[in-house]
Amino acid sequence: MARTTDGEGTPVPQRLLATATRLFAEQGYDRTSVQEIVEKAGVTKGALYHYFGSKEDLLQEVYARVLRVQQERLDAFAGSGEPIEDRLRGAAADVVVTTIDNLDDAAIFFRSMHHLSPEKHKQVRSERRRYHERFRALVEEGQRSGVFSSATPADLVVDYHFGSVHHLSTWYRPDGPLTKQQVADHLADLLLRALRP
Amino acid sequence: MARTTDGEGTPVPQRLLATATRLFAEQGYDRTSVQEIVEKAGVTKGALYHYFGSKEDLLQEVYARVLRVQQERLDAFAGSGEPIEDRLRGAAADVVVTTIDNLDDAAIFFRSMHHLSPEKHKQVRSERRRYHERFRALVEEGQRSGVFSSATPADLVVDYHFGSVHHLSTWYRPDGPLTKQQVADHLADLLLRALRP
Amino acid sequence: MARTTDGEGTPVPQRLLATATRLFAEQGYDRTSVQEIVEKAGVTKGALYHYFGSKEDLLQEVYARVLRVQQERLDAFAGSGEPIEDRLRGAAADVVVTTIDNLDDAAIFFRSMHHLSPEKHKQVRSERRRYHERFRALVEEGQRSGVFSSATPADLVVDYHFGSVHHLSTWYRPDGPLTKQQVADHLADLLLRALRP
Amino acid sequence: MARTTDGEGTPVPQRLLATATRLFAEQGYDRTSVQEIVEKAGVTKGALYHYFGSKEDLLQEVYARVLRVQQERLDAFAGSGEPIEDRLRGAAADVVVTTIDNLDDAAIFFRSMHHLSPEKHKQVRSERRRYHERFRALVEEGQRSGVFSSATPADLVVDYHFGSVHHLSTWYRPDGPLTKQQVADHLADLLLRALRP
DNA sequence: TATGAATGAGCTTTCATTCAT
DNA sequence: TATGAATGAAAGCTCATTCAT
Repeated sequence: MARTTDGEGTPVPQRLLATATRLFAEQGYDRTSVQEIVEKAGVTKGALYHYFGSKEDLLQEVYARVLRVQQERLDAFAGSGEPIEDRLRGAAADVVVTTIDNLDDAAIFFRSMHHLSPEKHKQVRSERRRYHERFRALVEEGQRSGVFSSATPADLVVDYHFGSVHHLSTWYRPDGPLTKQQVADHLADLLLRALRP
Repeated sequence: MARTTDGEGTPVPQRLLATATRLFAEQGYDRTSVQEIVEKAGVTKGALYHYFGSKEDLLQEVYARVLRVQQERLDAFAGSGEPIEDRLRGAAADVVVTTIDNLDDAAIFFRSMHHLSPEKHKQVRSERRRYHERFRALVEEGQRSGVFSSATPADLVVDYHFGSVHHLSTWYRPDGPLTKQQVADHLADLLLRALRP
Repeated sequence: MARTTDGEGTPVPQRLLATATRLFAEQGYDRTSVQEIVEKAGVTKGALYHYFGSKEDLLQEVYARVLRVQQERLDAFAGSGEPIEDRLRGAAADVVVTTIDNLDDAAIFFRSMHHLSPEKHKQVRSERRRYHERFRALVEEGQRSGVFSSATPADLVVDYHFGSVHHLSTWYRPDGPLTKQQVADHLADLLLRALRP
Repeated sequence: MARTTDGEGTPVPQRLLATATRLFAEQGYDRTSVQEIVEKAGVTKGALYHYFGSKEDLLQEVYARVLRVQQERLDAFAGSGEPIEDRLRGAAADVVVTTIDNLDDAAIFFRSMHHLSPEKHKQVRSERRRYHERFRALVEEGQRSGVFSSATPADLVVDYHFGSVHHLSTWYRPDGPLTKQQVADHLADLLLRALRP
């Protein structure tokens, strides 16, 4: 009996995660009650606590998903055999597109990280740092080979770019004048232009 | 006897505002209880509600202060008679220094805005937009006169830069390798380099 | 094991309602704290809010119960085939007995109605008006058929009687010289005597 | 310098009492805050506490005023040399008119009495009883002389009438179909008719 | 696998009153 | 006479979590 009525086709855990993600993004983690999540997901509190140990676990799942996807995509771009300029441009644009595709995740990511318990917080930050370092490695590679200017420390360059990515959830609107691909190309272009020797 | 006995000489409202700012930045607005604020400020709850109508009013005061300062500083830079390149560079670096000088305010600004009631939220966003537009006008002026490249819409350029400013509270540490002035110069430089024709 | 361990065998919601009714009658709605209700009922605040949406909901429940009972009893008397004089006397005496049987409810009814939110207040008043109109119809029937004097508008007659019913909770004491049935007979008698042509 | 601007001509204590009376009647004693009273009266809290020892004192003043007036008026009617029938009818009608003239006082009187401290409550009740007894004496005088029926104990008769007086604030509207004098005559008439032998 | 009653600590806010000036 | 800052207790309500079934 494969049901599709009322979103009940999706398994309970996924449904909970999707609902929680949306609500966390819309209202913030603290403003979203467990009661609200289960009501909107059409299940009961007992069910939620059957699948997730706590409200915080839901939040961490969101992070885990985001981190996994971003790491994989960056690895793909960084590992291609193309010239460094193309690899950096590709990665820089891709993280914009992916972020726009998951604006909710992004909003949560940058706004609610401090709601995690210290240990989980530390773990997420360390994974995030790994991602950041791999990105920085691309910049440094270009600087060493003289393709990029070395006027600015690579660290700062990366933070400059990720600042703008972080900022997307604040201003990007799907019905705005630019498609996500256009935004991505523009932002990647700004990065590359700033790095011209 | 010009000072009250308990702890500080600073007047109660200021003391409350300073304490609240620090706590909001450290723990987030929702995670900070009124009880905690008054305890750390060394007053009672009644005193807080004597001066501020609600917890939210404290948050709004933080915003009002930040917006006022930033608007004034930008006006000073934009209105100087210098060449457009210098005016934009000056303003871009100054907002970085000012932000670092008030990292707590900045952290609150970008993380807690959505905790304001809809009407106050709207008001802050509209003041913020005015600031953004004045900044954009500088970029457009340079683009029109050919000093800056027109490859990227001015809007996007401004969001790119403010993304990095916004991001500062995430990574900047006073005891890091770079002084705030060095960071400011680097970030302004990245902006100007990206705008080279 | 058909009973819970703590104190009473009665289900929690009923226990809460009974306790609240008694306290509201004794001290008034505003003077009765939720804390006091749950303590006297032997449950926790969380339990109360599990069953009732708010303190006001408890009050409305009291009203709903009273209105239902009174309406039913009046219908029974009004619908009997007896002469109008007997029907009015029966109803007039019965409302006195019922009121004395539930003096707490009555005290709350007339003293705390204005504590309800406007919409609930309106709803209770409209149900109350229906009851009042059915009673008035009895008086009018007797006036039309000449059994009762028409010197006084039926409306006023009804208010005159219900004023005394309302007043019962102020002076009636179970250990006083008159039984509730005697009081009821006397008050009904006064009404009928006043209506003699 | 006799001011009349802005209601400031009236002395502060009177202004406070009038404002408090209105607010107590409209919202109930507990729902009316001292802050609200002083704001609406155009003075400060310090001023209120200069003239009145506490919020409760304001309430007691309302009672004192009502009791004094009613007692005086009843004495006047009872002491006239007229036939008992006319004296009772006069007093019964007069209490209705006076009550309608001060509906706010009446509403407070019957609704907020239990907000007084036990000792003040007791004092008010005892004064109220004196009033009640003087009224009852009129009924008994008529019963002894055979002008009124003795079918109903005089006590009950008095409660019957005062129940309707008490009830006035619930239903009487100045813009209704009957003038206060008409209502008073009708209610006195009902009482006298019920007492016909 | 799921329910939902119940907990208990914590939240923001209100308020009558006091007191130095 | 009057001010208004400050107090401190108590109010109504929310919520993540547990647990017997």
